[in-house]
Amino acid sequence: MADLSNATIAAALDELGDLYELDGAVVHRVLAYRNAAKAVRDAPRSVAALTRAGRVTELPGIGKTLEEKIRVLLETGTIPAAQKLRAKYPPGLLDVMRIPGLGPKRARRLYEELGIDSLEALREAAEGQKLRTVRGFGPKFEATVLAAFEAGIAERREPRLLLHRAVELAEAITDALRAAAADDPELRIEVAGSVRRQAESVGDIDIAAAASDPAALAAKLAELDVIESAGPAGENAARGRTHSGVQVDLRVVEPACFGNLLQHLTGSAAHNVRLRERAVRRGLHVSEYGIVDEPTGETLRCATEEEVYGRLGLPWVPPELREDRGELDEGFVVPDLVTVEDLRGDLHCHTTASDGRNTAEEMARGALEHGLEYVAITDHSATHGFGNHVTPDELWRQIERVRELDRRLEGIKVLVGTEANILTDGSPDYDDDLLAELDWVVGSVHTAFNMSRADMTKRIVAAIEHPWIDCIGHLTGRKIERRPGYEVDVDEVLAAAARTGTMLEINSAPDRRDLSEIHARQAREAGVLIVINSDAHGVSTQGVVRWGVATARRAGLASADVANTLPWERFAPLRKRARNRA
DNA sequence: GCCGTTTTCGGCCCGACTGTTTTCAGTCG
Repeated sequence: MADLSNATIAAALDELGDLYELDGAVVHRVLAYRNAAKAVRDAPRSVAALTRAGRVTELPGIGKTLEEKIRVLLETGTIPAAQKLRAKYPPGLLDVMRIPGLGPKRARRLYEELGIDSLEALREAAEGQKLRTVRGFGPKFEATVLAAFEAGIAERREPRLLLHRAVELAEAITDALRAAAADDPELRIEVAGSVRRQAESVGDIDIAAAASDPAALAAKLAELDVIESAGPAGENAARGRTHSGVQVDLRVVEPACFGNLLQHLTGSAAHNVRLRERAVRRGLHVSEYGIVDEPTGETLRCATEEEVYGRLGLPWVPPELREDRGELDEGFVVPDLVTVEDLRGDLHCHTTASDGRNTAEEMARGALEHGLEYVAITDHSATHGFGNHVTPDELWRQIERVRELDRRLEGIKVLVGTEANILTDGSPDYDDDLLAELDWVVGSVHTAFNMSRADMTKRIVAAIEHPWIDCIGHLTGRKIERRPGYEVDVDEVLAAAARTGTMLEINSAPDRRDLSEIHARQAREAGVLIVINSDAHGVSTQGVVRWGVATARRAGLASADVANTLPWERFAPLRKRARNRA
């Protein structure tokens, strides 16, 4: 049985769902495939391994039929039902469905009546005014199709925004809105949606607001400097676009139901669906306007989210956890999630000795200003290349320099370390006597990403078993929205890390956040020691740990689950080198 | 296709908008 990644299996199930949808299957069946794909994607275990063990139906939303489909996919590399449907519907039809207003039903109708099987065919039919000959389609629709092509929707998919950029924009907008309506004592404005949930990337910015005159506040969106253009989107709502092209949705209600709106707009969609299903079983109907009690027909309006969850018999759920990953299950205990303030150390940063912008002293002082008690200087190693490598001789000198700095600086412990490259055979690129002299070593993969899954796993496990590698940096090498991580058997890596006491970092760079939230949760459950590191290349980016913390919170990690929330005296003996010396 | 404070069948969140239509299906978030 081939070892397909969870992402690959999930993509296959999503595709099959799309094909069934085109084929006119009842919506709930299509939804079942989407749910299954999500369950696979979110699974904190290798789904291939689970399937081999006959345990894949333990995942929510995967029953006998889907188990069989996944099994066949693993054995043969394809799902027969999908092959059959692919033959029936041209691949271009799925592209056609990207046009706004064209869902599965209407796309299929155009295919059957006009033979439209690609974006190009759709464009020609719109230009030739053929679309209006089909029942249910008219001139206005032809115009929106042409406008979509004009806007370039066919050529490029809208890139999703990394969270740090989205937060910056969202805060600029909410600040400007608050200033514009400062005279309203009832005013409440909060960022909602995936930005509030601190997701890895976001598609648009959702803002929830309450005001004494909702329509007036909604109209103000268009007047903000950060907004290029905006217009009304229904009653008491506005949709606009920033100058950078990001869509912004603002909805305003009366203060009495601000809690309902904020809960609704924060999502996720999957969380809200689960929440509402739960509510229905209690005879309650939840929407952004309130909670309707079915027997009495009365509507409970909630000014706060706490009231919304409370009326449903639930504790308030932190936004980062609202992904339908068990947070609404009976008996779920909301963890006391780790915060930026809990961090006491940073175990990964760079200086001018390699490719950083500040000296070790500046980085140490910066760490002190961020309230840290210890910081490890971990410049790139001997084989880094780019002219930024640190030769062994230079690292010996660096040891002296940093030790001197540590003696001199008050209030912070400065450790000397390295971010050593993990060579293709799994060995680090310094000699053991040098590595042994350091206080801390991060081992990272920076080269040869295209190795087979088996070889990459062997490589990283070998590094984990090395006595002087304390921690593995950015485990998968992924760049969010740019490239997937390299293929590696995470289950096996985690088992090795737990066995050897090797720590894994959550790298906080906003385009990395690696461990991912899924892997971080998995690592915690495997008993792996986790640290949250900045990987800062200058004092100006030492604050990026907030993104690493965001990932940890989405993984459900409490302060006690993160090793560098400990004071140095308790962290130091946890290092593998300390255990090896003991 | 899944699943069970409606358990092995019959349900499966909620509301708004759009364009086309004579009352609403499909799409979207």
